[in-house]
Amino acid sequence: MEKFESLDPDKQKKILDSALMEFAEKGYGQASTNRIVKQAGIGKGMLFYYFKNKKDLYEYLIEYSLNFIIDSYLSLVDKNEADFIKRLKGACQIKMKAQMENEHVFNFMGTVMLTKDLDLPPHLQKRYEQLQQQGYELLYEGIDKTLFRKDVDVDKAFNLIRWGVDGYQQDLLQRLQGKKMTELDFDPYWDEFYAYIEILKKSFYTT
Amino acid sequence: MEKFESLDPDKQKKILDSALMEFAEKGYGQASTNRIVKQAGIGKGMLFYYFKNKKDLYEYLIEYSLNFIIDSYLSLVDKNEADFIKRLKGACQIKMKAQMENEHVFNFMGTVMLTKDLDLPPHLQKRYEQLQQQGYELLYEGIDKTLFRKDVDVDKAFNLIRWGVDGYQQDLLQRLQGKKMTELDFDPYWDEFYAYIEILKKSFYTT
DNA sequence: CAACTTTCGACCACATTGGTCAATGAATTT
DNA sequence: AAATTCATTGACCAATGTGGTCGAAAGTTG
Repeated sequence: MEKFESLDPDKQKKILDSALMEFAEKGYGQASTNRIVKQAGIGKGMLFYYFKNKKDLYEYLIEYSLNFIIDSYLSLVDKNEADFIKRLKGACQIKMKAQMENEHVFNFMGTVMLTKDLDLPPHLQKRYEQLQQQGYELLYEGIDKTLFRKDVDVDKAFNLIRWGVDGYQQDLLQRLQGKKMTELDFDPYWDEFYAYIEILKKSFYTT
Repeated sequence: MEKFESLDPDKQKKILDSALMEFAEKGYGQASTNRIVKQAGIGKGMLFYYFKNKKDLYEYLIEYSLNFIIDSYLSLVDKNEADFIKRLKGACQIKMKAQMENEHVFNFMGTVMLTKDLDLPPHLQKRYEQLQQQGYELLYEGIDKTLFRKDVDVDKAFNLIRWGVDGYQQDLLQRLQGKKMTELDFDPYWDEFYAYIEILKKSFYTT
């Protein structure tokens, strides 16, 4: 492991990316170390020189991803912002920035969360639950409910706003499929996004 | 193929379900005929007695699913209903009924649509595009746009409503994970759903 | 009985799996 | 320069799994 971490960062990144992608799209069981090394452009031996086996690599990736997501996303969201929509908006910006910096981590964590085809060692399990906890707080802690219209159930409005934001993200991802994230001007998409945000405000907040 | 279709319907269903599930969660390439026959409770030989090979089976499933989805869902939606929300509500009811009748078809078609790891023979390709076309019309054809608030972009409102409905469905599916679809009272969930619908109406329609 | 249809699972050649290791080249130390 | 350590490779391994076949048994029909 120290072996791996004292490696040329570019090579590290290439290996991490390759492994993250493989595990993300095949899950732990069906992921192939052969494909990982091929994609990473290293010999088979090196992978098992850096990590003692497949599971070790997988757990390293989880720890790495947890750290990244918490440090570059969750912990940066302003939880003193009591306006739900504003907080969500801020969170999206931060998340997007993090995603540009490290494209595959979120995909990987996504499939880890919903396939869980391997039980984690306790210390990772703990950090993983921490992440879920932080994700929950991000959405529900310290929100000013008086901003919402009086004539709709606040929790339902919550969800509709959430689903709206998620839906847009999902839709955008689909439309941008294949495009290179770099060399791409996001401004028009941000504008579009803000337009949706305004509609949500207009629809679910008191006027 | 005629062999398969002149089979005891219960056995047919068991084989279809098994295959639909396997392909749905592994995709064409990673799906295993061994697992399919085991899950279906038949000998290996039978699968290749009914279908000449894996691809043949896969294409049969696609045709079967296309037929089912069109006949028991898309073609039943009332496209004369000009009220977007009402139409969507009706569509959900019909879809749910269809889904109860044939749990795995929609999952299967879902992964087929977004993985497309095999190109279809022309006649299936054509029917497949037909399906997409009908899905599109279901949402966008003959909608009365005057029902929407004047101060929001109609297309964006469209999408937000769609994402809301999809979001609820997704959320419900998660909450009901593991529960047996049969022996389950859906009424409270329908009520909840209608409550969301009412909120959407209140938020995006003219008052 | 014979003729025919279903059904099975052992079996095939082949591909892929996670993981090893002897060999080799590159640095570094002596 | 020699010796030692480190980094790197890919051929190789046993094990497992692949799609697909086939001979034989079991059922069915006449």
